Amino acid sequence: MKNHLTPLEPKADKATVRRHNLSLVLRAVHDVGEATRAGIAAHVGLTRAAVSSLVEQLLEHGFVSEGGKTSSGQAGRPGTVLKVARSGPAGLGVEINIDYIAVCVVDLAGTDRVRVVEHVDNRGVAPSEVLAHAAGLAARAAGSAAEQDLLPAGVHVALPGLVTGGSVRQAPNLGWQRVAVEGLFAQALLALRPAHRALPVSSDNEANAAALAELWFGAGTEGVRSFLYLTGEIGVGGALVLKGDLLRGAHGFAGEIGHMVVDPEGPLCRCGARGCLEQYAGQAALLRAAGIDADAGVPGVFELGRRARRGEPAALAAIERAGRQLGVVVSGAVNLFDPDAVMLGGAYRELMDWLAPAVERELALRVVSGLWTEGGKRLRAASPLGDAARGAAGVIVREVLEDPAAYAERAAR
Amino acid sequence: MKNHLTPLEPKADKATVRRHNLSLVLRAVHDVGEATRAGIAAHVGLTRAAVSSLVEQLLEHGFVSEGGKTSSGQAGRPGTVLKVARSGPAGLGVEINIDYIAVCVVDLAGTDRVRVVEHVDNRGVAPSEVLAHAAGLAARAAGSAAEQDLLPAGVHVALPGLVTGGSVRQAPNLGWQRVAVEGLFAQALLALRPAHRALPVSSDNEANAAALAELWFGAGTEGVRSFLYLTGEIGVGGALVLKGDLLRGAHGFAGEIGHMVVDPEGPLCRCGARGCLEQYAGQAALLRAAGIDADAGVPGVFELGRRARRGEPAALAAIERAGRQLGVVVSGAVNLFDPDAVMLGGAYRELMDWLAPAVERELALRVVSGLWTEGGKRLRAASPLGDAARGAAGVIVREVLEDPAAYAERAAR
DNA sequence: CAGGCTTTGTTTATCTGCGGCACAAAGTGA
DNA sequence: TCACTTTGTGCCGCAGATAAACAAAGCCTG
Repeated sequence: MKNHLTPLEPKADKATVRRHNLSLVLRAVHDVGEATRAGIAAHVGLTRAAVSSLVEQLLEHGFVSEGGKTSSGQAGRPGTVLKVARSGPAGLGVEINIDYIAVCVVDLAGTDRVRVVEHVDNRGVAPSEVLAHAAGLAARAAGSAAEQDLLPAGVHVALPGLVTGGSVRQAPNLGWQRVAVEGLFAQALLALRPAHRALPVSSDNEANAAALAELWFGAGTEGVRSFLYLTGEIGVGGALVLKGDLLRGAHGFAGEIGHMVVDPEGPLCRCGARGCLEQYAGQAALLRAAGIDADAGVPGVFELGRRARRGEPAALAAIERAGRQLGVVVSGAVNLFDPDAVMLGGAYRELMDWLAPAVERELALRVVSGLWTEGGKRLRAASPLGDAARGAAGVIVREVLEDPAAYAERAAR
Repeated sequence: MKNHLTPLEPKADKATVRRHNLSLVLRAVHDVGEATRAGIAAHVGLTRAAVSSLVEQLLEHGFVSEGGKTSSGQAGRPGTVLKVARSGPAGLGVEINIDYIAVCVVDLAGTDRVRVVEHVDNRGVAPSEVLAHAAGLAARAAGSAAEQDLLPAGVHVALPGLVTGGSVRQAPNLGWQRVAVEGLFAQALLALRPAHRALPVSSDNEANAAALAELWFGAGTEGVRSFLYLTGEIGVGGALVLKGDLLRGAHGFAGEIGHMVVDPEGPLCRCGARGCLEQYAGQAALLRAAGIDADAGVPGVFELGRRARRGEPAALAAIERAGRQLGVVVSGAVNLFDPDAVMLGGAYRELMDWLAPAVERELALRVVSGLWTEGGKRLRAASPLGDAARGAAGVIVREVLEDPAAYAERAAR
């Protein structure tokens, strides 16, 4: 008798093979954009016959659609063009943030098809009320999607806080504590759409969703599959993507970079500890250091950017110092995780030009063995195309792409 | 045309299914220790018939062996006992460290069967010489293994440094830089055993190997599948294990916790930066702070332990301060990585009793949302059963367990 | 102690998904 | 027009899992 604990993955059989290859072919079509059966066969290593059979099934369930013939210009019979269907299954993403709620529907191909944003101050509002509001927007978005023949396969909700097991453990910026997000949201959504079938609801941290958006939809960062993502909002959020997979940690709380320590004897943080990064590179601290009214919120960052652009010394000094301290912590994270790149999102994007040099300097100094300087420029601004709502929708899309058979079975019932 | 870059995993077919289930059954036998065909069938979800066929193949290639009948005492026909073979394929692990070289042969069941340790000061010695020495010990161990009918399936070499792509990029404590470890070692080993077939050689960081040893062989930490592993040697090494998998990072350098920052203005580290953890909680710093001759090396830690046990204030204060600073960095890593536990290995094990309270205090204070205090005691001393050499051998064993078919094919040629 | 019950492990037939091959379809080029 | 090339689709065979039946080898009970 030894350790009974190593969890064994499930057995494999014909059905497993079919599921796997079905997803493989679908993702091949997805990645290539336009493909033929023969091309896919060559790409994934299956026989043309096998691909034919798989594609037939994918067509049947509406995951892909046939276009015209491929007028290649080269010799041989032209193939029939295959594309990911622009109607059918879709992802519904919801981002609940401090001062807005964003909803977004993404189709299987990854294009943004519906977007609803509403600016509301959610601070201090009862969680159930906020969730009901978000569900309302989601229902509206689902309606618009239906007009385009898009059917959400699920909803993914992103929130600024510690999320695990379907509920928010705490979200200081919203003032939430122990809120059963998935349950409440599902309930509210069902009440709004009694005729429809219940959508599976999942949830995650907002920074995680934004990082995934960067991974899937980010422009200019295509080759990067491992990165540390930072988002400078009220707090400092973080997420880790490693080889194309989000690192969630043992309980789902990974990436909380905002409370890593800059100076153990530093200013008191609202988390109770001293010298957290948030107290140096968070928005409030940054604005305060630059002499801007911190209550201004998001616009304050634009004001800071404006002053920096004008070359005001106080602004530049404040950003430089925050950058240095950000760099200290980020280099620690880089040493620990060895990513390909670091992406600065959120408010940091606005200040990138003045922030980056200071961060770079610390990275070059502190990342062991000069690894940082060798790999070329790896500190980047996050793409504006990636927002948390879109990333959240992407999570649903990804689930469908990774097991289309499961979705088809669910839809059949 | 979109991103051609999402790497697609290989296709699945009959062979894949067979390989997968073969490994599944083998690992089931491994985990349970003693099993019957029917028991395994129930455990992994396959039919008894399928398991029979798979077991037949495993018997044929010598991965498992049949024992007697299971005299259960309950009704029904007794089953034939299956065990992982105690002869046949094995793992050969080599640990090259600053002042010793350890070699270890582990059988498929995970038991230590051969062990060779030699104390030598490797500092300043030419890499090729050290590797030849290690290869000599490995050859000797392989000889002893052969007498017990154990045949190494490969060699895994663990070194204290940054290891990637088969070579050491830098190992400051050894004074190595850009050494093609795998090539040199394989060459030396082949020269020593001309009659044998070449063993596949792989390599990794020493802390990684030690962490894996903790995962696979550690006593008292069976349930823990995600942890941060620290080893206090000359430097401070680290490794991350997430859900039973080692987290290697994009280039294989993850876990370098020794150069995370305690105080950006702190003492200069040999890495060129200021205030690295190593300068506070490394052995040299720890001994210096306690007023012990730092050149004493490993024995110095025992001396420090002795003084702490006697209650000498200087020793206790030095350990306490190091613990506090270790705690600051570790809590940052915990925030970032969200593990189940933190394991202290190496020299820290010796000082655990006095180190732990200080580390715990910082963790309780700094890990966001009091997550640390909720989960019960999660700061643990690493098990003495897990050393890097054994972990390295385990890597080879693991490879065989995870694809026995591949090993059988290789062995057949 | 004989017969029933239970559990194990093997045997046989069946099913299904992929590989291989041949072949019709649909283009280009001389 | 004919040779050549490439695509997509039948058709057959193979292999591996399932399902069901069966022999084997122990308990339990009257």
